[in-house]
Amino acid sequence: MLGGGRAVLGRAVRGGADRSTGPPRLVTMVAPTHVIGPKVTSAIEAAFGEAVRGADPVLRPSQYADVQVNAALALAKKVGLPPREVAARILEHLDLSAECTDVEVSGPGFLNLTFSPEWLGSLATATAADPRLGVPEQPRQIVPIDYSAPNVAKEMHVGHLRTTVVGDALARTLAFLGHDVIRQNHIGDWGTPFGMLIEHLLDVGEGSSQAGLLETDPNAFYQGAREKFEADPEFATRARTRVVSLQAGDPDTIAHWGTLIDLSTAYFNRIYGALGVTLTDEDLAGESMYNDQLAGVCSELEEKGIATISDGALCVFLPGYTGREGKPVPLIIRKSDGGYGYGTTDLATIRYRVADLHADRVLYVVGAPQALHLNMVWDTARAAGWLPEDLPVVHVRIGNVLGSDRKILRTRSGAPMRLWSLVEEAVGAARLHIDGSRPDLSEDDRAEIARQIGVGAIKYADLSVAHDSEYVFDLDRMLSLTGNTGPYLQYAATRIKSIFRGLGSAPEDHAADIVLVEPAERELALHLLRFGDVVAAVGDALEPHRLCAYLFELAQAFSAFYENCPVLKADGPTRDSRLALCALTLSTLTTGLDLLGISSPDQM
RNA sequence: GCCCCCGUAGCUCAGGGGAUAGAGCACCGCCCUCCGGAGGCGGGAGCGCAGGUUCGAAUCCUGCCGGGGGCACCA
Repeated sequence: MLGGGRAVLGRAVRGGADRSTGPPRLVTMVAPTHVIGPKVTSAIEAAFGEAVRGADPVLRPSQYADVQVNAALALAKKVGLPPREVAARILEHLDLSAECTDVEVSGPGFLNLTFSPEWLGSLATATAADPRLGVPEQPRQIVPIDYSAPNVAKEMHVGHLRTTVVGDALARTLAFLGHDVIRQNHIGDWGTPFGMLIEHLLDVGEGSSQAGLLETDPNAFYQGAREKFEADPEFATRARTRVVSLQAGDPDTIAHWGTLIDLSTAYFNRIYGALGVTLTDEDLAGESMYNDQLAGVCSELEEKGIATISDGALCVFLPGYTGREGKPVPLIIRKSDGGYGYGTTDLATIRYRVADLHADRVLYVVGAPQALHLNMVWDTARAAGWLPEDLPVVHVRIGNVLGSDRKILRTRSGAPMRLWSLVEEAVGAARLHIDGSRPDLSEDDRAEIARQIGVGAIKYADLSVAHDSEYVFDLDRMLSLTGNTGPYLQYAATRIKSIFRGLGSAPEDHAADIVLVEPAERELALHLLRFGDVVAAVGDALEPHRLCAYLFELAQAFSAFYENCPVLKADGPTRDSRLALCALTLSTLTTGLDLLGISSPDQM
């Protein structure tokens, strides 16, 4: 394993998501709950006084109404009344005549609310006119996000794919919510293997076809170096000498090292480009960036009495970290040979993100097995005073991608699956579909659409299950046009686009008062009005799969609407209203997919 | 051995302490044959086990069983 990087090692741990309550929001008044919630709280205060100030209205989705208020059950004990009585008292102080057609006490003490179609229609009309589609703009936070983090001269594998895809979706979502996202691609660009790699590069020659492997098949290049290192003592000696020169900052060696990095980043960028990932060279913040800080990190920890020498290595022993036979587990910050490992760079990294980037919140989108290591790093940083206790640092644990045998996805020969071949396979399969179904389209169009579908399918599969779950990789399922898949959502969007294409006009030209009459229209509008809350929840909980679930339900709601409510065949205001609903659904779908990093083809 | 995570339908996965635990796929039976091929309705079947907290637990706590991961100089 190369130095640096945050390769996803070993099997994943299924983990409960690290949660953050998130910042207060600037509320856009287009979501029903944002209007109803405060009114219920006021009613509770009016009914029961100071003791319940600021009470949570406990609004929940309901199968019996549009939304249910569960506050009465929680308050019953506190105010010493039966829950139904509490609900009735709240109701006495609650005036929802402008919003609801029906409010009733139900069951053990629920308040079931039914919204008026006029109110929902006006909210939907307002949402359609809102460029943010009801997504709140939150108070700006600086949020460094550590994700992707491949290793130089190594092939990215499915583990990297998932950290990359999930991290990118979170970056997009948080940026859309108004935050100052700082992407940090912590690539593995330093460490002892670089002596071997540089010598191998010099042997094969810069510009040679062997060197070109770094851009196309990095593992082959790495293996070449590795084999020589093991078989040729003279080469191994040169490699070790080269490491020393590298660490000493020898200009010639640094220049060759730079060539290695350039070739590798060209490979990363090719992958990112193909996947539609937003990472660029600007976001590179690899291990080597912290080289000149490592000695300082160690000396400061030593001076503060946090680090001690053990078996020749400089270590930090923290309370609560014990391993085999109850022995304390160290965070090694300087090896007995004087070298530094990832513990030291990670300490420098968190210090940099707090002190220089001025982070308000730091995210690590990293494989689940690194939980222990990250916690030790953060606790050490807190002890050193580099990381304030109240500054949220979150490990977004990424679970492993499994094969159908429920083991980590590998090729038949047992090697980790190459990311590039995975993408090619998905795009190829999508191409077969599109070639069969749309022979009328040009060769170029079909190639481009296949790329969007294949990539979208893979990314959606990564995003639609909780990031900390392992999941079974199944290309057939993720490419299916039915079910909770990327292609299903893309297809839903293209169908709506085709409505407007047929009209020869743009969706945004169809602003109109949305009037809700049919049940399916009402359901669709209710769903559309939840978008802002869902996006905010994704940003707070760092769980893109919630957005996936939402978009899937939205597509289904639209499908029901489209089946039951003629659009083009309708007349006058009904037609205008329905076209406006179509336009709002389309922009919600495409915006949602974009936040996930998934493109929306015009046709497919 | 210690620590962390997970266990929900045949399969893949959702479930912010609240009413009868949901979806997709697969299976069976009806309906639609429609603005482009995204269908609609109904059916079977499930919270690993045992306690506890609570008016109320898939959700919180404890124990057990099962699976995965981590635990000193790779990152």
